[in-house]
Amino acid sequence: MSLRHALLATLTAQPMTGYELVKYFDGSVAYVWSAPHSQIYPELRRMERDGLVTVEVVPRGERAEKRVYSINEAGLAELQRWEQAPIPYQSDRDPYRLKVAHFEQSTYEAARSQLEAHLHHFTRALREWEQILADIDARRVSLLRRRLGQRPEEEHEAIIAFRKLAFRGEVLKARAEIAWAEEGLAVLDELQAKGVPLRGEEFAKPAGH
Amino acid sequence: MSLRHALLATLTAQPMTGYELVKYFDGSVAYVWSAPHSQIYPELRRMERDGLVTVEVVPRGERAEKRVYSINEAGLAELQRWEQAPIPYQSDRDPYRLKVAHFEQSTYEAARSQLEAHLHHFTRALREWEQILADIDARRVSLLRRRLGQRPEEEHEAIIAFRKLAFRGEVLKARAEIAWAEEGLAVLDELQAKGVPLRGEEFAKPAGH
DNA sequence: GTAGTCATGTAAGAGGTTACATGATTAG
DNA sequence: CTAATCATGTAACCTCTTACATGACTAC
Repeated sequence: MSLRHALLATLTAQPMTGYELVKYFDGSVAYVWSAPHSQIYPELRRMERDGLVTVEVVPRGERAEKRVYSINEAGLAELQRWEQAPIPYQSDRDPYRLKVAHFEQSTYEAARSQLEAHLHHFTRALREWEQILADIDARRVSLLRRRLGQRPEEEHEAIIAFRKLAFRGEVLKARAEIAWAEEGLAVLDELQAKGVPLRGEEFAKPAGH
Repeated sequence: MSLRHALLATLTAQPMTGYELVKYFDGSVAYVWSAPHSQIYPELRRMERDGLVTVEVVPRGERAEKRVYSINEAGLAELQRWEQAPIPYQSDRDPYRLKVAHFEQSTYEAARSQLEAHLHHFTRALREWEQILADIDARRVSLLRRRLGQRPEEEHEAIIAFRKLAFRGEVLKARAEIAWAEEGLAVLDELQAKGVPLRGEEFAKPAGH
């Protein structure tokens, strides 16, 4: 139930509409958690039903309305309960590892292409996470500024430190994935230089001789 | 549809029953992919229906039977097609990052406890992955030996190299997570030494003053 | 007027978790 | 005889993805 807690945590900064929350969770640079609007709107309704958020229906123009959600005491208690409960570890599935483990069924070209995409993805991600770290340091993140404005000065250092720590984790992970992809490309180069055949090459050229 | 391809890839080593596949995918040390038997049995039936595997029903004792699955040509073609198709990247959700990002809602004790669990989990995982790497090098993995026995000598080097590369990725990832958890624990120590308050402390002791 | 943004939903389906359920075989 | 292992399923539920759907407001 992490989506619920991601929403609650975001609402501690300020009351927001579903639409505003969607923008935070839907963006290409999703902040720590991502979700499409088809997940967010129903979840907000369920949170309302469960008494974790309070809704204010605000008119917008002549005919339209919007629903502004605020976290309430029960919601804050639930967020803190979740924060203090241990999250159990279970094996996660990584389709990239699975694919690489059986690259002998692929071709050098396709294998290289996948690893290059991996490299590209995490290189880009690394730049983004590092930019976010810099933005946090410079207090350029508007939601963070609003959150700080709500809390006493003495808590600010912790809020900043934990937000940075989370992105720092993504930075370390991105660097590990980059190093891995580079190792993988080196492995491919070496095998190909030795002339080691891959089984996928046959399939790749069904019209070949 | 990675489960399907994980099953197909495993079956390239040798024909197996659902039960044997369950053991490979259900173990605490799941090899690159994991799945419970409730997922594996129905998927094998679907793969049979789709003509990717061939089944031999073998009697077992007097009354019982078992179903031995073999990958066939269509299955191998599908595996190779999947291997050569790019897997798109999408943002993944990490509940540990989310939790850490909002540690100010927790307590020093609970926060430390989560990071220690993180450290413990990935330290253990690291040992396991390194053990597997050593086992592969020493050809102590029975399924791998059988797989090699099926393929010409010239392909062996690639099969070994890719299997190791996959686990090497897990090793690098585990090291990154360990480094992150250690950084996190250091952050907690520093904040606590400075007396920075966390908001969860109030909630943690509702009977307190 | 019209394009872009604001705003909020529903529905089908895939994939995964947990629990329920059953029964034969084998080793002690 | 009894416990462990072999063997194979189903069902309910949750999460997430993708697609379908609608309409008001605002700036040009």
